[in-house]
Amino acid sequence: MRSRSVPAAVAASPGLPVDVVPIALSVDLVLLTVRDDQLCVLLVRRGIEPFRGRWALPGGFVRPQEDLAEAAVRELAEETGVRRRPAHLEQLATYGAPARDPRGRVVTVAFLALAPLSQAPVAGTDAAASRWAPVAGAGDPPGLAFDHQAILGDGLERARAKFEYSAVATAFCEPEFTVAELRRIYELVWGGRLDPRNFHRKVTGTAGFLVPTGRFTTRDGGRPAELYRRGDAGVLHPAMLRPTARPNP
Amino acid sequence: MRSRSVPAAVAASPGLPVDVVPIALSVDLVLLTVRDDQLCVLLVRRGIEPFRGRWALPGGFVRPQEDLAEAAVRELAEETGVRRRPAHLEQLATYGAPARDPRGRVVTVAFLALAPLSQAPVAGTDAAASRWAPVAGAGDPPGLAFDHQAILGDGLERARAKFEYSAVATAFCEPEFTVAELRRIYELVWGGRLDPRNFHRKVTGTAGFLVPTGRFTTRDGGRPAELYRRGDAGVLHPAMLRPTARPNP
DNA sequence: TCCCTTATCGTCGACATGACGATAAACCGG
DNA sequence: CCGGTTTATCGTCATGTCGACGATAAGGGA
Repeated sequence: MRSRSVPAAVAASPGLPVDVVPIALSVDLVLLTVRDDQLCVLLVRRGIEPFRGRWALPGGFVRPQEDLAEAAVRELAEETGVRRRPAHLEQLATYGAPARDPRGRVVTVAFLALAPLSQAPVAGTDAAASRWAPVAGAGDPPGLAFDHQAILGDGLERARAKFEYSAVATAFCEPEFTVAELRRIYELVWGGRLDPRNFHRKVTGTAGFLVPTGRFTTRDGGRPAELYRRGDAGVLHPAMLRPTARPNP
Repeated sequence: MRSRSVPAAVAASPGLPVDVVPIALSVDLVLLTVRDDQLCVLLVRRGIEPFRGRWALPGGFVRPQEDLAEAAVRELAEETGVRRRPAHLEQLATYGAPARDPRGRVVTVAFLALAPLSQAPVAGTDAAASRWAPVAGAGDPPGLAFDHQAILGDGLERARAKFEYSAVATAFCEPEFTVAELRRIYELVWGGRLDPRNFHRKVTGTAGFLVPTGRFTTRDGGRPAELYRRGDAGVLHPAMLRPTARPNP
């Protein structure tokens, strides 16, 4: 049952059993940012078959001596000109359905990245084009290439869930930001409104979430708001639950 | 920068660019169960180099037409005789450090599985040996093969975290179980004691967590305890936080 | 029967939360 | 200069959950 006459020439490596079938491994990125008061995802237009001309998540094949996260950052730079490491980068999941790529067996490791727009201005070099697409309606009529629509959905759900119990939302913010700006991020990611007073109480009352700078700004109009920086808190105790996630009443 | 003289003979597939370097892809399992009042992980002893004789997580290479979860279940059956699909199976993470396998580039997709002992009795057929190792001190002096110690650690942390906001703990239980048995599971996974009265209030008060059967048992001694089945609740609202996860005081 | 063990129910105070009122401090148009 | 608008921030209050722990129920064993 084990050996199934795979030519030794395609064995992945001399040290491995000859019946090990090599697989192409790629990385794909769900890079999110906030732009024009909308949650946006970075897409690239495919310049080659398959799915030529369709929009897809940025990504590419892993090189022989490259770690996975490293490959993700490199592809991001190559395809979009985004050079700086995103403020937040984490592995999302690995997608390996046998038929997900018509060219052959390609398994992809998806990453979720969050960055403020200023860190990711977008200037593609490799792909035919790249753009920020509002996540509502990303890849609308034809859908994204491959299974990227599903990957995007999983990435969004991961981001929404992580907003509840962690402080990653600050990854979307500039170094200094107001409570209202952070609240707007939450509202865009979760969809819906949050009470400004309760939100303010929560984020300023959670140790390590925000660090006050003592300086103020009026860039949002109205009374001057204090500027904060990210704190060092990774997780929130207790969590901030999204209003929609209330199955009881 | 792109093509780096990789022989076309090793291209992963005819349809892919010739500079795509094929990689060996494996799956590994962190299969947990509760046995003799201990949280245990299934380990197999390696029969071949590298790490011959060392304990490792069960796993193996992905076949050409096989989905990832499918490969995980198959390897579990082949290596340990565990035929039934575990009560809970989820993707954990993918590990791809370039030097994690001395034989060459092998990337592994790790899965986390939970099962009651009755579903996974262990009777190895392929590996030299397999056993249930208490997670406290699994692979003690030499450590596990490859980076499996780190994978096990990540799996345990994932399980601990998931116990807080989901009902997966019932995956360790027989079809019918008492509140005390479920509480013991939590105590073993989290390490530490839980108040029986508060735990009872929490799990019986959370809609969809437990379904009472109306029948009772005295197998734990003392006053008869009601038997329950798993409910259909996937997530818990609000979460049940582990006592140690309290950074405030 | 007394005691021991475990199950289950209740009570109480601390605390987080949602709803929402009130005040503060900038801006703008007149 | 002044009132109106906008946004920020602080408070209040009812509700719900949680941790600590007392009390009672219902078996088994000596």
